[in-house]
Amino acid sequence: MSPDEYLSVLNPQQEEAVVHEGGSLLILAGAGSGKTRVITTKIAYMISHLHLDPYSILAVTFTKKAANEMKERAVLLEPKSAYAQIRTFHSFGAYFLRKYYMEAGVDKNFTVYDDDDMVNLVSKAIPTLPKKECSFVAHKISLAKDYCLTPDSSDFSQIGCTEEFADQYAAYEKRLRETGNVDFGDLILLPYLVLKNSALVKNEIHSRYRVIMVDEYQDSNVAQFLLLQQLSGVEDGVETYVCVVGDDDQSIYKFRGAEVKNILNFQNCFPDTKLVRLETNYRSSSQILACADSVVKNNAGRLGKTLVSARGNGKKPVLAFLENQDEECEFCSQLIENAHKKGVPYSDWAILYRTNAQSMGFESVFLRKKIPYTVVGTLKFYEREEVKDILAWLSFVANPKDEIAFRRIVNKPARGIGNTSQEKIVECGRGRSMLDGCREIKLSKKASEGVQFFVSLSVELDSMLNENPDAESGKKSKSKKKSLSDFVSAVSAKSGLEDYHRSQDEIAGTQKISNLQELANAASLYPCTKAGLLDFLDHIELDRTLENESEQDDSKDRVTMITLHNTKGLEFSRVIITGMEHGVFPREDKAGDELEEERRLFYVGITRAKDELYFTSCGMRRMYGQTKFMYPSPFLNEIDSSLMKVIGDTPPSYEPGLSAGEDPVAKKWHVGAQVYHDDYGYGVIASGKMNDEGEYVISVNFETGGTKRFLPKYQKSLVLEDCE
DNA sequence: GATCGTTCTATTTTT
DNA sequence: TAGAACGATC
Repeated sequence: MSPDEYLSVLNPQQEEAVVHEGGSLLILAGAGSGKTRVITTKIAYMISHLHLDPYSILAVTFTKKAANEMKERAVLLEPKSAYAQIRTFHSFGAYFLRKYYMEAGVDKNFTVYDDDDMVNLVSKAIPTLPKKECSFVAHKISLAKDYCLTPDSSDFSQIGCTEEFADQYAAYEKRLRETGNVDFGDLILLPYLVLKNSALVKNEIHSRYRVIMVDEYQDSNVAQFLLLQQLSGVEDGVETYVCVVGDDDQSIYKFRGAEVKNILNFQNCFPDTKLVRLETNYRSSSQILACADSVVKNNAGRLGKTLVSARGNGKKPVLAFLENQDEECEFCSQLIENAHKKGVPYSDWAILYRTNAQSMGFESVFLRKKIPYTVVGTLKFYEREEVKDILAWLSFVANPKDEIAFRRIVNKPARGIGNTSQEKIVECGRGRSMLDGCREIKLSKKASEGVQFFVSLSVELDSMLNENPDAESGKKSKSKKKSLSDFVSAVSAKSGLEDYHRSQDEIAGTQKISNLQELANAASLYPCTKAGLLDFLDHIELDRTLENESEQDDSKDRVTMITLHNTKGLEFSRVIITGMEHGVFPREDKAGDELEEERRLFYVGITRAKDELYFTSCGMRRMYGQTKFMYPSPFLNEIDSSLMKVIGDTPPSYEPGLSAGEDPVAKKWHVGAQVYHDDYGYGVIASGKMNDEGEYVISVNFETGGTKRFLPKYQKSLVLEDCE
């Protein structure tokens, strides 16, 4: 497309955003308003019309997928866009840290610890801490990093932590620095600190990046905001052009540290900000948008915008009240089957739910009815045991200071190196190299034999990467040139992990071996060198979504089953939002800010639909082995009934605020009453009160000695005894 | 270090 | 209910 062509397809607001120059720019882009088009066109425009050096443009997104799409589309418009930095926030951080590893105090060959690794490291850094609390602390540490809090920060109250957390955090951090590695939070936090502390680096960055763009800005966290501030030099009076794009109504990652305030306050932090609203929606019909609007307008503290559909009236959304889950699955499968008979492809459909567990019911029905489907986001390839084992080897070869990787592989398969031996080695080699620890420490005969094998294997594998094929004299046949996949295969074979997992496959009928082959395949694009290995690891660590390819492409026409969170950025012709029940969506414990976030999640779900939208709500649902009566989601009440076609009997609404005195349930199950329970026997009601949801909760002291709490409203196994 | 039984606990998760 | 995770035992 020629520059004038790609400008001519824009609407006035889009064009205004694209050609804007000068101060900063905040683009409030409603769902389906052509946001990506605007960003990519803007990149192309700056290069071709404003003659900006593509090298000086940095555009960051949150997902690899979004980054790839952005890059591809920008290159189509302007080939020179290929030289711009278009990447995820975290991959930019990794790139930055590889360049300034000295300043950041990390190893040149660092790898990235994931959440599991963090938990392991916490448990090693604080040996007295019980396992359960390790994951709690690890989670808090990553949250702390999202909020840009370091161990010496004075106040952890904003992440709900007390004094003792600072020590735990400090212990973890010390241990992490000894490995030379980083965690995800560091990919943002460390670049921020480097920029803050080094005028030299700062100058280098400021003179390079003249334009910085951030996509999905509503989901940026505090650390990312501060990093953006440093990168742009806005505080130092550097005139970097900053353009952020986002939609405050679609902020759904508060629980991970995302801060809506970033977008709400942008205009205060970046001077001379121009605000452009993109309010023309090219995705959904107006009846769908009417639902979306009537929901989201119940939220306070929005910048506010009204979407106008460019696609006409369309079909009225349908709300179906169903008796139970089975009916819900049946209803969905029939909708899809009937449409399929009329020629609607399966891939037009998406089934949305709040929690992953809800996919199960749909899966079994779809399996039985032979409706092809794909579940998005479950069992990630890189989280599988066998894959993690090999990755641990790869990370360890890259960086032998990595104690977590070391512990994972040193005794798998068993080589007689038990916990005590491992402890000794790590203690000895910490901060240097686990291999030094292996060589220097004295162990039992069995253990030292195992260690010897491990060390020589590490050395051998390491040397595979150091071979320089070009330096070899004589023949330079290209077919002989090794790729990293040879290295990965060698790791599986020589470590004994291949045999180990093959026997597991035979026992459990799993796919571990083919997963390992898949992993080796994925490495084939990289050279068999240290640099190639690091590249590969970065690619993997920073893109955990990559699925087993073979699973994906045997059939393209499939129904999508997906959590509401995972739908961000996607669109489907026909969308069914399931489980619209109080306690399921929104979840039970949500109130205030969190309830607003749930509402935004609902808004995101609705605005995924292009042509048809359905809601399903069940009167009963099996949860935790019990069948519970359900009330319709309060969100449904926010949509005027004239905006939907209702199927089935409307059940009574949920009524919060009944106090215990007025509640007939509470009168019946009064304190002091005798009860009998199928499993626990006779007991007396010791106390009764309303919980936050306005449900009456009793606690019962049983003759057998135990105390249990119940919701009598739902209780089937508990009966009142006559007191006579 | 493998296996079996008991106990506990149930979100969302771009990187 | 189901699955993971832990602890006791061989």
